[in-house]
Amino acid sequence: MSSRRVRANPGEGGRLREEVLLAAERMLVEAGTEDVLTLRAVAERVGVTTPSVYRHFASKDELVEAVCLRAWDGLGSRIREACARLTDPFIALGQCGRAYIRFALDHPVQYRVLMLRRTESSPAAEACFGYMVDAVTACVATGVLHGEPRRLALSLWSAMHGCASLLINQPSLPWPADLDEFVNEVVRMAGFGAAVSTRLARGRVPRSADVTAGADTMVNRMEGRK
Amino acid sequence: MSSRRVRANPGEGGRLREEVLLAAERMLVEAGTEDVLTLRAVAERVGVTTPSVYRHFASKDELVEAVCLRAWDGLGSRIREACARLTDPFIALGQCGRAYIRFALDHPVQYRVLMLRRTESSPAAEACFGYMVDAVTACVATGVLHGEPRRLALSLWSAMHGCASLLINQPSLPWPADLDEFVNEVVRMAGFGAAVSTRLARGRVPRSADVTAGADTMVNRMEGRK
DNA sequence: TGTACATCAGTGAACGCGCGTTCACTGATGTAC
DNA sequence: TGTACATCAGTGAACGCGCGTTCACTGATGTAC
Repeated sequence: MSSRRVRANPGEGGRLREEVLLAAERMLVEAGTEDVLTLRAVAERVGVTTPSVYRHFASKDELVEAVCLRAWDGLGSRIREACARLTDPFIALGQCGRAYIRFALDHPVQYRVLMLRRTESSPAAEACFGYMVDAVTACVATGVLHGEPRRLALSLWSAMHGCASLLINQPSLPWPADLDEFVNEVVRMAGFGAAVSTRLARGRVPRSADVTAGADTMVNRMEGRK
Repeated sequence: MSSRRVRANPGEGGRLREEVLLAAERMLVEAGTEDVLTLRAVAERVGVTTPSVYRHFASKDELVEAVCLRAWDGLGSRIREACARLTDPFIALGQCGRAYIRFALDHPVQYRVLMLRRTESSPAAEACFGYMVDAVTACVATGVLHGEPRRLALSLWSAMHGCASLLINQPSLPWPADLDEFVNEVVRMAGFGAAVSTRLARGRVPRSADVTAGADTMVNRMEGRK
């Protein structure tokens, strides 16, 4: 097609690698599914023959993983931005959760490929987990949450991940129109739930009446109504 | 291989259908991945030629979906059993969540195929959602939760689904040894979180100190310590 | 300044595989007369 | 009771496809002399 492609000089072979990653990423976003990522299609999009890709990626899987992992570059800075100038760790935890879900929704295909397939060891998941642990650790330090941060992080992360996963894969569910507010609700649910349940004796599940009274009291207190 | 197979008489063609489903289900469970499900492999396992499968399933996709949907037959009765003789809707909600996650962990491949792929319309997801809505509706009726049940169900379900999803697909994460107790924690987190956050003014996120004081009060109250 | 050479990014053609799917068929069975 | 026939569960062989991958190659470039 566009035979305008100029061959890279010796030493700058990395250029094609970059072009391949970029093309594959665009294809992913346009198609909304990873099924379009065949070596042939990617190579054609770049304007190069199929075997050329092998000079830069050992296999198709390596290419796909590299493409999807690119999105993760943005996660860390997003979370950092969301929490910048926040001194309250509980509020920061909430912002972290929101940023996480929005990140997933902004990169649905990459999120599906890296987080919703079985992997024995996933750098993407480890990165996500790490951010969660950091945010939780700060909350444990100030006493708003109790317990082992890693364990807590897995609980809280479950809520964020589940929300993102359902939104991405089950669009036919009756999702609220005000998605932002819904995401907020999920994040708040997880945060308050963690605050309460980590203070509760192990395995204890109070009756409805006690939960009702307790929650009323907690909300009154939090909203300053005594 | 085993040429003992007796051909079904006219009228009882449904027998092979059943055998195919059973064989495919076993292969799924044994392999732990849906990749082993090829028409050839399934047919061979049953002791039949490949085209025979087409007499009972229009396509491979239809077969796979039918196989995985079989697991869902058990979900409803599991949840019903878990909540039997429970009059307290909040406790029942928790039991429902537990049963849900355990169901997912007992059928990891089926759960992955039906819940962790993108689908425009998924009977499996609708069933899960329905159970959640029922459990939540009862809680709203007694006032332990406030708000629109479907919306609430999506939040709570996110936590359960995320927990199941991470456990199934990311086994390399540092999961607690006492998985049962961890699942309990996730369920309690979601439940208490929902009780609290549905009472809170929209968008409100209190500061750490208020959350700490509020949660302490709520737990004291719930545990009867006044 | 000119020439031989090494480098290496990218090519062209093909391999081989396993897959889903199709199609004309076979042959055991129950049934109608 | 015996025979012709319709039914239909399952067969055998093959098609065609698109895929990931391999391999010997080409030819423009920068460099050494």
